[in-house]
Amino acid sequence: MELGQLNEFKATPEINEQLMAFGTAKSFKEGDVIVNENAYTNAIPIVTNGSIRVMRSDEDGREILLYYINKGESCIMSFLGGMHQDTSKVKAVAEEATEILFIPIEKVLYLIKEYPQWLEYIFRLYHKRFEELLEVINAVAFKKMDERILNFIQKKCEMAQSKTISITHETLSLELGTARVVVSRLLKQMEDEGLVKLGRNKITLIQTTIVK
Amino acid sequence: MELGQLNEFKATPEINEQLMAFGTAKSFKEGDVIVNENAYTNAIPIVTNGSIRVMRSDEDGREILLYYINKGESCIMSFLGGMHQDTSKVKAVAEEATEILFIPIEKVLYLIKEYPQWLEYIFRLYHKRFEELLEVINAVAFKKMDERILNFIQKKCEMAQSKTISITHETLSLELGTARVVVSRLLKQMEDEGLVKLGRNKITLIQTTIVK
DNA sequence: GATTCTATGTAACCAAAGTTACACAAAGAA
DNA sequence: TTCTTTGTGTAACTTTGGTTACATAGAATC
Repeated sequence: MELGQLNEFKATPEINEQLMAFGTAKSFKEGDVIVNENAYTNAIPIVTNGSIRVMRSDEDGREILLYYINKGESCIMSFLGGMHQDTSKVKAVAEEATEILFIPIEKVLYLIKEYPQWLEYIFRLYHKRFEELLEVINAVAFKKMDERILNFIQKKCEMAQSKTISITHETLSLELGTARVVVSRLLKQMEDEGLVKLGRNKITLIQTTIVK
Repeated sequence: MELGQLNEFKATPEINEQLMAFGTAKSFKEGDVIVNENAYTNAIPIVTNGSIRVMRSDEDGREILLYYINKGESCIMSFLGGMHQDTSKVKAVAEEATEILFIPIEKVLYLIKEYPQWLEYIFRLYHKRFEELLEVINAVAFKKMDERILNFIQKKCEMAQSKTISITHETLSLELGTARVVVSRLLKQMEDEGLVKLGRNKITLIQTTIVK
């Protein structure tokens, strides 16, 4: 288990050491639901390995992807949700096999007091999440479906460091909060335009630059 | 100038006193743009009087309302944006005559260290903003325009403590990120259904319960 | 009161995306 | 192999909301 990536947020080895001492580690399999309604009242979770997909779910069961929590990052929402005891309406699912370190809130507050860098780390995360939520709002409010699909694929490709991703139209539609037929229709259209190449359970990016 | 409402967030009179001492007050008229791109690099703004409207603006000039910052609250976004020096793409405009107290970041960090309640206050605000952004995402992603319009009117009525609000269809459409005609059309429809009563520059809520 | 803004009402049309329904093809299981 | 499940392609249709264009009505100014 490594916390190296925390260094990106200027956490010192000393802090990491304390986190490891204070925290309780827990493992999740791909697809495991980590937060559904309001869990983890007294701890802040840090992803030490793997990644988590965070979604907003509507009353009628529809969902939309908000952001991913990657290695070295924390799930701010469930922290805040827990802290103020209301139903968070955010759902977090393990994207892959994932290790999470749960730090009790008192310890977090102690760390904040002792190490300003730790507070800095938290603020940076907040900032990142805010920006990501704003991106989602922007996409949903102003972008058309084809552009959103393309963006999603590009993001996935970046994450996977590859031009090809394995995903079904069904899954894609769920993440974007639309219907499978819509995705299939637009993807086919994009294939005709030479933007992507389609296969069963497979999408290959051909042109990275978005043609407007 | 009063900071009473801060008490809602458990800030003690002692903290308030210090804030007043540390901060620089500034006044804004209705419609004044407070943040456009990335301003206020070294201060956290607290609304001591009036209220601010925060919007996300698209590249093509379209906008959508995110939330209001009321008396006693702080503009978290511009704080974070300033802290990490990137263009925040959030626009803040004074809804009415507004007084803002700018607290230098060092002082904020000092207060956090000295008074845990202050950190609690900030976390509460973050939480609130997150929830509000999630509400926007939910609305834009899953709700139909008529429902969004009704929600907007209800929120406004609550704020104004009245069943009638003064707003033009034009303004309403801009806040919701749609076109005026669409708003007029749907409002008329809602009037026919007996949900609202329309006048020039005036909308009156008739039925508070949403009929589905 | 006449003129000029500003706000609203409405119609006709179009594009995007949601819906339903079904065919077919690839992959896996029996 | 055959059967079944899973994933994709496509057509036809509907709904929602964006667009354009214009009429009219209330307010404000002259």
